[in-house]
Amino acid sequence: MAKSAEDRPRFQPVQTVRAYQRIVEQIEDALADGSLAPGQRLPSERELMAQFAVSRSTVREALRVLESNGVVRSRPGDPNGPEILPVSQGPLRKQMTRLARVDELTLSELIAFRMIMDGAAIQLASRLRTDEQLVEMEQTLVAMRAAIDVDFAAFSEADVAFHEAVARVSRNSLLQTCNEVVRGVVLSLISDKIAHATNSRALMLESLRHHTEVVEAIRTGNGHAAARLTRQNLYAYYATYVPVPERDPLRALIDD
Amino acid sequence: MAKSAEDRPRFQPVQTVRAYQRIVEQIEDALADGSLAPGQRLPSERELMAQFAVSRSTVREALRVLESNGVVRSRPGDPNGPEILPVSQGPLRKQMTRLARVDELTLSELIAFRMIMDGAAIQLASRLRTDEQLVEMEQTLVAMRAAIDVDFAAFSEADVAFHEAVARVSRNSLLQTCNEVVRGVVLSLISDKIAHATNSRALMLESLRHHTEVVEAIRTGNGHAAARLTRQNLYAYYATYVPVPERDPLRALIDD
DNA sequence: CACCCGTAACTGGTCCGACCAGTGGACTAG
DNA sequence: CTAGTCCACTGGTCGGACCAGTTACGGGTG
Repeated sequence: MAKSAEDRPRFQPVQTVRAYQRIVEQIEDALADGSLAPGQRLPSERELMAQFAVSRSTVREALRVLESNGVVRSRPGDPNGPEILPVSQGPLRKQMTRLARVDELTLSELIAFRMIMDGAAIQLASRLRTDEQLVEMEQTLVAMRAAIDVDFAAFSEADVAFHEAVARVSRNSLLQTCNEVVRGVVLSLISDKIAHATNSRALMLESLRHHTEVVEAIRTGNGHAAARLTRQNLYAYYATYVPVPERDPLRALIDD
Repeated sequence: MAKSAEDRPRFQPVQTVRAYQRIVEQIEDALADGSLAPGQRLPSERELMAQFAVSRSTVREALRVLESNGVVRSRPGDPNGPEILPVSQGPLRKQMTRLARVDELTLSELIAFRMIMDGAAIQLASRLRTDEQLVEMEQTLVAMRAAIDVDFAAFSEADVAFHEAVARVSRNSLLQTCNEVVRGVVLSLISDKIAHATNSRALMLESLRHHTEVVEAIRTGNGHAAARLTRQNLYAYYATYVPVPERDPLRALIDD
């Protein structure tokens, strides 16, 4: 029985669907229902244009869309045709980066976001880590210590390695991706300022000390303390670059 | 002075950059540095092909990529040319949905992410809220109560309104956007299951009770308690849909 | 028989020129 | 000053063409 609301037809606004769009849809549908799987190949452009009964330009526009969405990859000269790629977080990261870069975000918002994400990742890690993974994290601390004597870039790299290890332990790739994106954006905004800091060595030592405390908290399984330490660390590290009136939200994340 | 590591040039692996790709980059860069802003128009395809010194096919492929990324929109016949769109969470959501469909993102990860983000938003809100905003939030609770007697869709809508109010108070649009996207993806994954639940009224009442507790914690300014209540609420609401072995990370977020 | 190598078929990247339906602003008639 | 008409121009699609590069095949070599 049709419900009364469906008795009179509700007309949908007509939207012009362009030819290349329908090609994209067909290929994505085939991918969704499994009749097309990563690793398989698409027919060549000239054959697709025959199958879809459109010109090559139209086929190409569809392929460009699919390619920019990380669905396929075309290589010139490959007789096997375009390749269906396994789904990856790459495009998601691209979109997120665009959002973080263009959407008029304050440095304060970005850093608050990092404090939240990193804190949560640490908290998860302190509960889920194996002994083996704890050793891994401790080793990244050793690498950080060594990098201090090289230069700031090396230290920054070692720091990234630490956070990546944590993210891996936290078993949440979404957390990891968001964190990496935001860290990248924040760094691009203030890396020059940090690199030119006269007391960069002191900053690095301080940062290392904080990281060591965090790992200690992870060892004892005190997730809450580890998360708080992480947020405090980030605040201490970045707060100077945030205008004073915008620091309130950041402080709201550390005094609890 | 060049550092020793830079004495011998480090060659980068050469990657063929296709013409349409460089057009995309130029336009995205212009968008990133502000020389191109949403609402503005791009020159017509024929003029772009003159400016970039490429053929129209190449210009079009670039425009298709930008269009599929939600950056521009072309309408046939529009003498003003393609329109620069404001950044939207649509493409981000599309990518996330794609990942969730193939289990690259598990439901457990998504829900953990929601617990983290929502908890943090509540914590921020409890510190930053004005009395006026507190009243707003209390009013959304009234709306939720009323919606219970309508149906689940109405309740879900009222719930969204509550979370949006909280996000506004937390003054972090990145937090807000990420949360909205993930909420949408989660809902699209399990909304059918929830709608068919026999005890949906009980679920809604329980959810309302939890929300009321959270608002109470916000009123008293107890950010930590409010955040914990929020995470517990989400866990209670969603855990049944998460396979048992994947619940560990979720529990790690609530027992502290 | 196994292996190496040159070649030819075919691929994707790009360009050109063309046609069409539709839009929107300018221009004209009232 | 308004309302209606018209046309320049837009994007969507098509067909054909050329090029550089990859790959698989087959023939020559050990």
